[in-house]
Amino acid sequence: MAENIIHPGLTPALEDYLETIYRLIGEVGVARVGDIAKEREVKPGSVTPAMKRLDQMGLIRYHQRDNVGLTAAGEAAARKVYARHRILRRFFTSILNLPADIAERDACAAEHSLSPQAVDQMVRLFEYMEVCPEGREHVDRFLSCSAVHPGLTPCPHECDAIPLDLPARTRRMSIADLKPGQQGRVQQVDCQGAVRRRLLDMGLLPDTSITVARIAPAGDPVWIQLQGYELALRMNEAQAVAVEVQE
Amino acid sequence: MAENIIHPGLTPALEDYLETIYRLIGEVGVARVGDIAKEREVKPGSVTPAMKRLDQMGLIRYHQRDNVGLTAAGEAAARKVYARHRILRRFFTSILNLPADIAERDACAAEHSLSPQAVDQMVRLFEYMEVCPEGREHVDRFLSCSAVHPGLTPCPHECDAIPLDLPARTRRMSIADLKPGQQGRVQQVDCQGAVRRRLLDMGLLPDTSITVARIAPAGDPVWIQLQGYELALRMNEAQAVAVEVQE
DNA sequence: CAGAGAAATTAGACTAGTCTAACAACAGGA
DNA sequence: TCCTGTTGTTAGACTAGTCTAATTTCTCTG
Repeated sequence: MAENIIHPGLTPALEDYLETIYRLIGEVGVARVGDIAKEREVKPGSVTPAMKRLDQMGLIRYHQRDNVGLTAAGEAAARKVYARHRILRRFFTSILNLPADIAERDACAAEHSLSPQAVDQMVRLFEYMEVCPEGREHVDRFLSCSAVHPGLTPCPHECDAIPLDLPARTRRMSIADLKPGQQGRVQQVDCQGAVRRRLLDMGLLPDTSITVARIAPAGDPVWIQLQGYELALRMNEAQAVAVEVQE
Repeated sequence: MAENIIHPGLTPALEDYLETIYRLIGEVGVARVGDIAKEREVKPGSVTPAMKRLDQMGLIRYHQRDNVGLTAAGEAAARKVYARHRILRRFFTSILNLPADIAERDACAAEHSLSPQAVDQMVRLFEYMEVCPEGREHVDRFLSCSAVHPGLTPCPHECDAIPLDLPARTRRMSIADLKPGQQGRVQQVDCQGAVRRRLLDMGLLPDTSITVARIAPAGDPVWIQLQGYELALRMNEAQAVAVEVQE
């Protein structure tokens, strides 16, 4: 079993309890069993045994029917978890532009496993945005790029969103333009809603290699080879996947 | 209990089994119990019951002592998990610039909980890098910015890394420059190695609000207020935390 | 200062996931 | 055809985490 990043012996559930206690003490002043239960959306009966274990590990001070207090070690561990939580939430909201509730849920789930190296680099990314005059602008350019975000007005940065440095014949090709046996590398999935979701779920992500296996007489469907599996694409789906032809 | 994003009833462990089977079939051609066990680093005795459950859920075809095969539903579910895995791994390697092994571990852990919305936006980020002439360049600027990555030669982009649009008196202040009672917003943690790790673990991340509580006569340590807790910083630590003064 | 209500704890049950170790099935060689 | 080694299955044990429902403890009000 892989050892915990934050503190030896901690499980994700215990980290959650610790973080909840940390926030309750910081925001409300005290952490009571009932509040912890409410916060974590579990029954009070589930909290008590967790408190006993955290107490045994020396992370909290717990006495029957009394408020829960953090030890120095517990405070440090909780801060580490909460730091991960906040950095992830900020990444999801301010770089990926997700709504607050989704960002919160995703951060909650990922906070238990993020390596210190990833934390460090994410922090650098935000530092870059704070400290370099270009940083925030770069992210805004991504978020306002009409080539990848449908519904926005055309790119205000005089960028026609076609990689100009690529040879002309590799530009704006889609899977529908490939012949059987030809191989391509996905650049963009240029569609929205259910179709986009479906294509992404299938694994058609940028930088994925695919090969056209065969094409139905009418041109629909197109069978492609992906990660050793064969997949059928409707014409409109094949046309939506922009590829760069390989070899 | 929150319902699974990929397929109803799936647990993270079952998703891992499914993904392993998917990759084995795609890469080796067959999925056998022993290989699945080796891949997932569990004992064969743990695999059999998992196979029974996946079979009952209609995701795999499993008969005693026979190779495991994916059903259509299982293939689709596995592809979704694996797509999350790949997009996360690519994010960790090509944007956060983490080493391959760490990126792989982080991706493995996060793949089970990433929302479809986050997947979608991460894909857009890579599309932006593929499709917009500026995309890749922006990421490279971040990765080569000497202001946030120590050890690099000075920023090649004629950027002095000081936010020029901020009023002069808020620039390049550190916690050490604040007086008791003054509030600041963290912009950068400008140090390396153990000191940086310690400060990040403490929760001193960009965009965090802190207040100086009191300062020892000699100026070391400085006590700050953070998320309702008081924290002591050594002089060198306080000097490393660049802040923007508030109110 | 007694009793009611709120809060916390306990006990017992259940699920998921893992392990170990004994056992069963099968395939290939002698 | 039998024997042997590899592979897979089973049973039983254990941990972590949750629930429900009964019980205990505390607090505050009348």
